Amino acid sequence: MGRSPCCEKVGLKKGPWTPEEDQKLLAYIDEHGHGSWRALPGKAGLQRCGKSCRLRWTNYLRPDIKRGKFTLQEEQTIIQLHALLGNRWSAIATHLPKRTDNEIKNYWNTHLKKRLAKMGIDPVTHKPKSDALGSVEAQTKNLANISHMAQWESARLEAEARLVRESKLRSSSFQSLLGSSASSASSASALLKPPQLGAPLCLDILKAWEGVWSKSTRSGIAGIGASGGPDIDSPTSTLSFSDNSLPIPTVGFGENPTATVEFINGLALCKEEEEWKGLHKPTQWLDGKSGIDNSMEFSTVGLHDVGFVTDGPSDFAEGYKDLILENSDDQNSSDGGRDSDHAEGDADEKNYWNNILNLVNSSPSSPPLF
DNA sequence: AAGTTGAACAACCGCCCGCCT
DNA sequence: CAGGCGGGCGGTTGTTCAACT
Repeated sequence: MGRSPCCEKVGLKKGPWTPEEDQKLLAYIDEHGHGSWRALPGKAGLQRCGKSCRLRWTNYLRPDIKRGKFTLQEEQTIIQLHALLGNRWSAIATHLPKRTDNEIKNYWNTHLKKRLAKMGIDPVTHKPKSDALGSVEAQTKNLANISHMAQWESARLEAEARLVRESKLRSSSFQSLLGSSASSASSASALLKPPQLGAPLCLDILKAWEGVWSKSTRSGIAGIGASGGPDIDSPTSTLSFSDNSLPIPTVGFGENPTATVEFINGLALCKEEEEWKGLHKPTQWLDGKSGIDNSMEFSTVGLHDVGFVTDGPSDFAEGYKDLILENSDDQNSSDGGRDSDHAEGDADEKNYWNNILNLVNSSPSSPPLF
């Protein structure tokens, strides 16, 4: 249908924001909430389009943004999630509290992507560039398994992201509502802070997963239903890779009601079944200590059902690690005479990747191969 | 010191989707 | 149901600055 531009482009300022503009935007939002972004620039006295204001706010000025260097843990999370989700930065961002999708995207493009490439790993597929998986049969099997895994993870993370988005939406509309009637700036500014969704709302899925994994490996995967958590049929047991209509599993969110996940032509669609009522409580989806969410076990069991981790979780990741290290060795040897600084750098890099791959190792989700 | 190159980051652009009328 | 609007998302470009020649 072709839409009109979000604002009249003529006469509007572009480019870097000045401190004065930031101040105006901050002051306005602090007092009134953002309300309609399109109307905001006029009301706030800014010669910018609403979209620009929104981006400036969400990517830079928002009070709940953490800036500065990414920690090792954050990097690990990004790499793992990117392997699962691809370039879905907003979904990835939901797992990195206080980081914006834009920041993560930039960090990926300028740092992580290059580093992976340097290590001989395709940053798009997370596959070693010289595919060392071996036989066609093995590759086909892995592809099928991974594709299934991807669907599961995609669905789960999508559902999480959706809930986070929704909670943000609710908080902001609540703000707007109050912004119009609030008499004091302080009360409005208190409302500006998003509801404390627990630390963080969607919790660290990777840690949780790790917890589930170690627990299930300790007690024996086959005994999950019998010994530990609820006995759930694995959705994957009925999985057919030639069929697009996959079983409809349920994704639980702690105290929250469930979201239904449908797979349609390989895309995961999530439907909430009930309103989310736990917005103001610290809510955890998965907690390695207090309980294991069913969907987690779904995933874990599912992976075994399709034979992905039948030989234990470490085999593939070991191979992956070896491959990377080998690759790195190759680079060393092919480089000829490299000085000791480089050697030290390589050692650091190996440690770095060991860290990441060890983490990968402990998670059934990890083989990042699609 | 001046020019060049490349890394890092901020911001923009175009497309898409959901909601509303 | 179609069209318009607000907003989100991912890709890309622009800007700045430090390192290098």
